[in-house]
Amino acid sequence: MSDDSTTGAGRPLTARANFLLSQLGFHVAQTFAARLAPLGIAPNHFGLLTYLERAEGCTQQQLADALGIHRKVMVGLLDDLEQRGLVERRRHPGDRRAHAIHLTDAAHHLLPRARTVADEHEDDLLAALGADERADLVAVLRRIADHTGNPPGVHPGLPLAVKGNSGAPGDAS
Amino acid sequence: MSDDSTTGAGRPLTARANFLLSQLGFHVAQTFAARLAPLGIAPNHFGLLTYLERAEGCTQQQLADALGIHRKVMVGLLDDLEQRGLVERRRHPGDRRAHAIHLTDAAHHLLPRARTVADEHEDDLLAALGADERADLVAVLRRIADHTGNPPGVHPGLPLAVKGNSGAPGDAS
DNA sequence: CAGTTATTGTTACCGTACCCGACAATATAG
DNA sequence: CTATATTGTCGGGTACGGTAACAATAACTG
Repeated sequence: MSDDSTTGAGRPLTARANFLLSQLGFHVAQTFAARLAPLGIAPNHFGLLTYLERAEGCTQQQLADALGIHRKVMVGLLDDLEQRGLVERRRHPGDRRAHAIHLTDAAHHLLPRARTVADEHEDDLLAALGADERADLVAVLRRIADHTGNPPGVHPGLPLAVKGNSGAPGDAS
Repeated sequence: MSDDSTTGAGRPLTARANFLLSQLGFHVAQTFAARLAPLGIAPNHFGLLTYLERAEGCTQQQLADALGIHRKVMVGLLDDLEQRGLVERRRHPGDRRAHAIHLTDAAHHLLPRARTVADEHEDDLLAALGADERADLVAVLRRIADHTGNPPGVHPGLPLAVKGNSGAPGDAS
């Protein structure tokens, strides 16, 4: 089975790490977005809020630079979060043209819940693996990600907004 | 750095398997599409051609069903491949309403090159890993993918067409 | 055999998301 | 004071995904 040039077909595509990674990555992003939807945020919002926890008061440009996205996208993300009452655009003390982004109390209350959702999602995703295998997988994935040369922060290209959600999701419960 | 509940920030997002998988999956799909672009096809085209190698002559509905996508998407994919002279829509011997999809000689010549590109891409992606680690990673990923319940075939949601490529790419170099 | 239903492939439409450049407001340099 | 750069924002053009509808043909029913 090492050589199948006669059949012409190579590996069945489920034995390729690149295919598996792409497929799993898509699935993971989709399911995580679905799980995060009841909280009213998308994965990229979660990443932004998580980063803001340690960089409160910085400007939008700094945020966009840190997360590796364009400032234009940051405008849209902050618009969403501001509309949901999770961040505030205050006046920057040093630069009157820049905004100082701050988390609201609602964000501080929401973030632990979002982290719980992420933990549950990860736990469900890796249900077939033992604790040692999970740690090894994370280590290997991090090595691969580190080898790509990309910054370790939030990755670009995460629209992944759940559709069919016209109104405000019922967070009244 | 194991516990920082005082700061409120959980794991730095690069220690979560779900985040790493999503980030890596996106990166892998992007780089693979970029590598495949000089051949004039996208990753989903490659998957379709690969499946067609073993299912030549079947209908579009069977293809769409096997790859887990809608028939409409299959129309567009086959349009692309037919325009590039890689597949042919012949008359189905049994059903006059269905088409029998066949690979052309150009496709048979292109597929080994595409497989080489995939091999090189995978090899470059896993450059930081040894042979044993690669096999373990593939096995673990396959277990996770198998646990999701999705069909093992081609995964949905792969637009990933390289932009800015209006004309035929110059592979003369 | 006539009629009805289901299936195949295709087209058109619409809403959405992304990418591009351009613009007002402000800070900094000369 | 003037000129240039930076920050944040806005609009247009383009491509993609998904839904509904349609002609052509097969399968089923009486």
